[in-house]
Amino acid sequence: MLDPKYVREHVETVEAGLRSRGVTLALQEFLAADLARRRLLSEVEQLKHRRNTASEEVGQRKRQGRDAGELIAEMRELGDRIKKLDEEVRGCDEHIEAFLMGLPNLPHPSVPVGGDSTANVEMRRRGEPRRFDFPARPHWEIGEALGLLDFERAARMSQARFVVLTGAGARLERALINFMLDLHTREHGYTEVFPPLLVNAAAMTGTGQLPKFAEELFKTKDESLYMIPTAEVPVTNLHREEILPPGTLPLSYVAFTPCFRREAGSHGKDTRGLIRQHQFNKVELVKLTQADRSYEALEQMTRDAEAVLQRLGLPYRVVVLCTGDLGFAAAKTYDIEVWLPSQSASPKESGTHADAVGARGIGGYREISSISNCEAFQARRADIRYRPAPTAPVEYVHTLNGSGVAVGRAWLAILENYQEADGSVRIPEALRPYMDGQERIGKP
RNA sequence: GGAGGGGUGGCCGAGUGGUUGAAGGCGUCCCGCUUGAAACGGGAUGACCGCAAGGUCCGUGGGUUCGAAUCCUACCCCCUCCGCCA
Repeated sequence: MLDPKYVREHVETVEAGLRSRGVTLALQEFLAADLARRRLLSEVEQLKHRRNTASEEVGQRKRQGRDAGELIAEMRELGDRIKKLDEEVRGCDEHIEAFLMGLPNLPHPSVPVGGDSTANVEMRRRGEPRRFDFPARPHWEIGEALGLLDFERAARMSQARFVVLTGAGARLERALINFMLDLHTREHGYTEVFPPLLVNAAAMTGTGQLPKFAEELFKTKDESLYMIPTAEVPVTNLHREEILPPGTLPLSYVAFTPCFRREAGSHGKDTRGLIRQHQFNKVELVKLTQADRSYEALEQMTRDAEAVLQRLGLPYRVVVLCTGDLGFAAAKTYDIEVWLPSQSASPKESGTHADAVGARGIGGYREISSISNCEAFQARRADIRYRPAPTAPVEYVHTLNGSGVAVGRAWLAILENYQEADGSVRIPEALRPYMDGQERIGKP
């Protein structure tokens, strides 16, 4: 949520910021409701003041055995008036709140302006895309041939966009999870968390999934709990409604969880393979920082996520998302995109990676991690504050989250990048300790 | 699932329908004493809205009342015992 006071005082800036994100709306509605609310409030507060002093007077008279009937009669009328005004104020509050809850965050000034992903700006590339001297195959072909994954059986017991991993495939998944958790906890200073996978509506509202994006979530029928679409939700909400004492920040958490997404509106997109599933594993990074430290934390978190790909020897690039491509809660986002030989250059992404050419298909970069600074947007919704110094007034924390990284996409990136002409897959050095030293996955 | 108990400030904990935003304690901060520290003494110490005056907040919502932390009601959450269970 945006700061109502800031919105009131910077209407033009806010409208411009929203416009750059593709949200065109006038704040007229908000300003009117806000003004009405403040008028009503000052009126009702005056009445309440009178009621308070009169109540005191009644008490005094009664104690002295004097009559208070007249005053009481007068107050009865006042009480009705107050009740009515209170209701009107509440109406305004709800209106204002509903309006603000539907607004996305404002982009940071450093974010490039643009309408869609073609305006994203590449920051850097690491690693050379491999040149294959044989026809490189997509991961679903490699995986099925090696008996690592099974979409058919998954669909039979579940639905499309689910998968069963078996044997070395399941093990590779587990190895990746452990590798990432160990890296972030041992070397990057994150505290490991294993949170609930079902959360209530308040938590979803805190991070911004609700009220606007309910159609993306799986929801339980009888309890009103939602399955998390990312660990960002429970982990960011870890400190909801808290005031963190001085010296607590920054807090850095890493969580491995499954994630569940309806993928409504993605029909026909990425239908083959592991890229887009209803259920997938992710290692998520979350930081809570002081308000003046969040942008250095964003850079650090991006480096922490990049380290995963570097250790795995996967080529990638980092892009900064333009205003039009930002997520709802984010003020600034870096995407890390891994190079996949199976990806064809979609029109949206062309121009920046067409030079990465494999033996078959052109190959392309595909998102494997997204790292965002939400500033105080989520903290305001989830009411997460801190005290900068023992006697200082409280402030909202800044929240950041980023994948460190998406496990399923790392899994398929390894299959595609480490495939051999004979159909086997080499295991990156960094993962071998997690695979009992196994160097290669071959035909069983 | 059955029976009972309870939700008050950063924490513990009092609270008769009328100076209780809330005693007392702990913690924290400032001052004094001290070479320093501890101990001790004094003072301060919630959040939200508001320029301020002032208003709001005792799990949440509704109700009774001139007036509710205190009475009624619905809901949520926590705890204990029994049953069941990974």
